[in-house]
Amino acid sequence: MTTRTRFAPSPTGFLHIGGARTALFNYLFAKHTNGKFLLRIEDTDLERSTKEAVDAIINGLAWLNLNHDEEIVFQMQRQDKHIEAAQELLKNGNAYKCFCTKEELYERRRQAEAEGKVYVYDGRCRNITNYEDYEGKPFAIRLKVNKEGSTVINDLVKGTVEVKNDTLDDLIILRSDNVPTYMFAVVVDDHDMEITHIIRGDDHFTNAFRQYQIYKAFDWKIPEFAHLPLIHAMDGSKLSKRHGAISVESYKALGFLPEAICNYLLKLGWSHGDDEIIDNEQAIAWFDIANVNSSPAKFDMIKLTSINHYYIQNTANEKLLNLMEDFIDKKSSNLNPNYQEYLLQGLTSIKERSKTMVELVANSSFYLNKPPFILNDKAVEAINNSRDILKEQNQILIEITDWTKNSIHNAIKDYCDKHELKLDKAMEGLRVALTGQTVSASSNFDIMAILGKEETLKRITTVLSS
RNA sequence: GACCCCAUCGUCUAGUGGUCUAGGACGACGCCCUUUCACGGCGUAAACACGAGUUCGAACCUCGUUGGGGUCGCCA
Repeated sequence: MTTRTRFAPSPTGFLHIGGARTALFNYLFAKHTNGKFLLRIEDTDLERSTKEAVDAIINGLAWLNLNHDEEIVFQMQRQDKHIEAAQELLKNGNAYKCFCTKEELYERRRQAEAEGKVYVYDGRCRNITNYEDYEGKPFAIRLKVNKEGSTVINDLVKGTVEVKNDTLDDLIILRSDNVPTYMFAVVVDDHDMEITHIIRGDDHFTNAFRQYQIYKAFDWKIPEFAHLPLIHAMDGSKLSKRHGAISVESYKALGFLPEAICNYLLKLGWSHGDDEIIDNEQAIAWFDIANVNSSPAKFDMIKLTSINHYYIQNTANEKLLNLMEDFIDKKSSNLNPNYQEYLLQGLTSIKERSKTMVELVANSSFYLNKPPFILNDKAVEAINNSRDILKEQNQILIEITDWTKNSIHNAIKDYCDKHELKLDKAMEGLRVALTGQTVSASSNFDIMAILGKEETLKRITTVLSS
């Protein structure tokens, strides 16, 4: 039997980092077992579901390279199936019509709360026999849960867990407007989609017991369950907007690479010995639910950043340049027309010290922009301190015919020796002339070689005339 | 509150009864490299929540305590 997993988000917001990890694990497990990874959009919450959210989820998954197999299933398009299934349970006696209104239920719950109790539906509509009295009244359909005994779930990550059936209530499976509830649609759809492994967040764990009851009511085969521990914020609380970036999209904007995010997310709750860097291919080969940790983990941006740094350093310049284009302001009048040519070479050293794409772009500013650069106070001071040196260096550079990193280096070194100048002193002004900054992300000899003689001299004279 | 889950350095984790005076990574700190900032290299500090029990032996098994988390909707 081929395995089939699914990622089933509700389109009520962006794809968040927790969802991304759930999708990742589903994807990895499916690929590892040579199975299929499906996507289902759970849009039965008519009020909160939006088209934008659907797009955000699809785009987010595509960006992360978690490509699904088969057609996307939209839950609302399967409404007829759900209604049919609910009717079936009504017929076989495992469900019943409930005429309690939303308002009545709300009131009862509120009252119970006021008394410090928790309201669970008391099953009062279970035993209605005089249906003619309710003719024409709207009703929801509830599952008739067997209160005897207990339900045992053998979760692939949590192990065997037993819950007494009397703690389960008669949940609604079909609302009075004929829209299925999440709890019901999930089971019907997972069954129809022939899902073999349900891998999802731990927040759904208690649902598993109720869904188990639905499977039983149909006498359907129960799939395997694997509930992933939740991701918490650094303060231990649930990851939420107040902790800053949470959507996959925001991580993209922050300059993280999808490979780095997947690698980090994979390591958060799953491990393969001491291995830290695990690419997609390796992850597929190694992934195993048995190695999923059962304890929740905290989301650590610093560690993500460090992994991102690794991936940036190990990405080819051509590809990096391509990715950078999204972060570059193409309309800027300062954009240097030669920036691509410079970057193809210059990125080699810049990427070593850039942990995010945003940093990479910032550190590349002197390749991206044309002089004159805007100088800060320190830079102005450095120029003023070394005007004379800069003039002399300009002369020396003019005379270099063989414009390479080494020849430039040698020429400057000779100059230093002759004037008994320390190299750092000699480079102070030059660095500002070349980059506009007092610290630069690359060796200045490298920069001059990449910029070429003409551009180098132009930058020196530009700063000299300021 | 009820039900359920979880517990190794600050963080992610290795560890499945002896190989653990507990290993790796990130972060921190120090040193080296270096024209600065970085990168890189080397090194240091840093943990089995607590209490019982089982056992010749417990980070690993059991129970309890404490702490954290999840769920209790005609939301998903």
